[in-house]
Amino acid sequence: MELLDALKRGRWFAALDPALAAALVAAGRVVTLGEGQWIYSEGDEETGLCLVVDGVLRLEASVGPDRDVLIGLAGPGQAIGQSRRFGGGRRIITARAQRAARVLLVPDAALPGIAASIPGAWTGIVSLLYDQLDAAVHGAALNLSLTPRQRIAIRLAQLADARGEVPATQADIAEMCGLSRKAASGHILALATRGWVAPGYRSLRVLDGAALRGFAGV
Amino acid sequence: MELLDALKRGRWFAALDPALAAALVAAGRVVTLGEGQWIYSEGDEETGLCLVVDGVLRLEASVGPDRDVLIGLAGPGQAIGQSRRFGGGRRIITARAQRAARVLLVPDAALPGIAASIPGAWTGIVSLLYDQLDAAVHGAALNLSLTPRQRIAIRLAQLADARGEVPATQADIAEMCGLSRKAASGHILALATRGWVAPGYRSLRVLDGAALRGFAGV
DNA sequence: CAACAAATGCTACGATCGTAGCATTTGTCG
DNA sequence: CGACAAATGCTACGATCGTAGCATTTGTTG
Repeated sequence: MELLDALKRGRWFAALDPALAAALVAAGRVVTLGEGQWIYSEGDEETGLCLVVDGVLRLEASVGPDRDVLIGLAGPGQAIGQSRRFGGGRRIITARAQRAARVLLVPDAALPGIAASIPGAWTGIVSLLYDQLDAAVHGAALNLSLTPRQRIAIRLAQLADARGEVPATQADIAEMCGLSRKAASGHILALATRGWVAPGYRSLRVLDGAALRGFAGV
Repeated sequence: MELLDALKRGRWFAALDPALAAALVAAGRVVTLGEGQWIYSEGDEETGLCLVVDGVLRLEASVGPDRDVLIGLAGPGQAIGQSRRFGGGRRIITARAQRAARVLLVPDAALPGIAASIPGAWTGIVSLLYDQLDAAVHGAALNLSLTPRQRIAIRLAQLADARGEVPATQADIAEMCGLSRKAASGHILALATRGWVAPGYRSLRVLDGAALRGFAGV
């Protein structure tokens, strides 16, 4: 199926037990999102797994009662867990479409049923959470220890897709790195003069991801 | 048991199914750590759940091949998952004793066995991971969006124990907030002049946690 | 009591950031 | 083609940070 191929672009999904992968696809439904649309509309308490089939999602965390911060982007194949069923409390992240996107939503309610029929299903779920925890902790550590320019460099390397395109504006990049748009723009131009990135209007191409990571001292 | 009472100081453990809590205690072993000692000695591949009974642990994330960053502290009752069994790859965080500590270590290998006999065990494990993911994401978002002084304020409020004592030096606090020790020290003194904290040699007492959170805009 | 290590307070300098605002370019929609 | 919105580039200023180093205080150890 075309859906499976799209999802297998993600590391986690590709490494999953095929039976579990099929069960998730069978239990989920594909939703098409317009630009700016939230995954779960307001007041919708439904939560669960979300797998990006196509497009890009903005992942935002709430800071205070009326403020959100962009903390990352999710492209095709990436999975995000949004469950509150076990956690209780506020939603960890909210996701909305950066541009038109299709996602596969698997409600939490389907998970116990899947786990009952497929041994090792919980291991797969836990593995996803570990991946996300690792990414969050490591990203936080990078933000704490790197200089602003290094943060920009490593972020661009992370955000680039297979073709090197970064699906974010400079304002988005600035927000993810905790800088003003002006400061971020300056650093991007500095990286461009070294030939590592090629900025343009509504486009930013990473030419040398290894150099960016090296500059950040990984 | 005295052990159970100590562990129940943590939100996650206290909310756990008593049967699961008992099983975890039965499957784990209590280890006493001297100051500075790693939880798992070098080269030790064993991983699992770690529950702090007494003392304080330093939680560090690796940034690059030979650099670690302090990202948080764990006090009595707090649980941390260190599993690599499902995640594969580098360890998410490394933990060492900030001062003499006792911890309960539950090896990952014991988890499937516990899950087989106690329904809902996986839900408890997943719930812990969600708590940790939430803390990591939210903390990262705070670091991205707050000013340095606000970061210091919210960190102090988070780190304070029941008596208001913050078990960290100013150098530790600076590292957790991504500042130099000098800058962090200045902000702490500024917060002290408002009467919200009382710094001393090797001690820092939070006098008004609500004011600190309010200053940070939560 | 004396020596030592650890933690805190402080100085000067250069570099960088944030705010606030505006001009320019680019793409889109009528 | 023209109007509009979005994104990028840029200016000036004040405020803050980081580096590097040293002095002082505190607690511990001999």
